[in-house]
Amino acid sequence: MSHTPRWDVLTRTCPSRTSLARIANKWTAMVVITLADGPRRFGEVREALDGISGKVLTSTLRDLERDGLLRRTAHAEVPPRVEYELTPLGRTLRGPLEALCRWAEEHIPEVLEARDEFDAQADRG
Amino acid sequence: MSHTPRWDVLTRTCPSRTSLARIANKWTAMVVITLADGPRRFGEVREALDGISGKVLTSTLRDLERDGLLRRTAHAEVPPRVEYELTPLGRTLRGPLEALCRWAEEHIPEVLEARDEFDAQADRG
DNA sequence: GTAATCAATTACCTCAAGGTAACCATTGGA
DNA sequence: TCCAATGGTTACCTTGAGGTAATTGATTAC
Repeated sequence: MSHTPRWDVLTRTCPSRTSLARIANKWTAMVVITLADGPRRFGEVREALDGISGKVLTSTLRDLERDGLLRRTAHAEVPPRVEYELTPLGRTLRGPLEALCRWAEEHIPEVLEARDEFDAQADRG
Repeated sequence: MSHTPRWDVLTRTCPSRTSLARIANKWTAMVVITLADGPRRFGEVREALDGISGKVLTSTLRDLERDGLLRRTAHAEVPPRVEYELTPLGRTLRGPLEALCRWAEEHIPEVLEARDEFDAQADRG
């Protein structure tokens, strides 16, 4: 039996659209591939995501935690040690998001070339 | 032979990171799944992407065209007829982006539940 | 005593994303 | 004569994303 989709990202008010906005996001993708191999500390993630500010990383991680994609573990130590790891739900995102990152890396030559060509056309116009 | 990656989305200045930001994007995902089945007119896309404004759709489509992911064909008719279709390069994105959209639709129950639980915890704190 | 450590949090600022609404050009038809 | 239709563009405004820098708190090493 085929399923009548209860959820449709193309519908403005569908919750899945908000969810899509969260996962179709560069920071989300970068966090997920960084945590793909296992738990990482806050500082390790910040270092991996070269250039992200502490504030943005904090809110990105909290959003992902809220949606059940990762688990935050704060150890009662001084100085504090906080670890983040993907939940089973978050792990199901590894495939699609790693594919996106790989796509970005592998197709850069075509993209750059298309961009040059487009800009050249625009200059002539 | 294994390849030394020339491009790395995790590096701040790498062009692939800009490219990732473009494809890991809700509008991009929605445009790609809308054009997955063949060319569509501007108005058809706007209708499919329930709620998008003309201005945002125009700039989204132009960005994708610039990166070589879709082709824009303006027919010399009145009133104007403009068609958009994925290029071969753009078609290689269908897999990953359709996967993301499907993920958003299929995992909404878990996400919503996780969100409720998180917010309940926050209220107690 | 005090500097360093780590993971935040907060206030403040800037800049880009995105929405609304008006406008354009062209032609067929009422 | 004037409106409808199409795919924009533009000006203007609001909202949100994201950056910087200062601060917190307990402990250890100096």
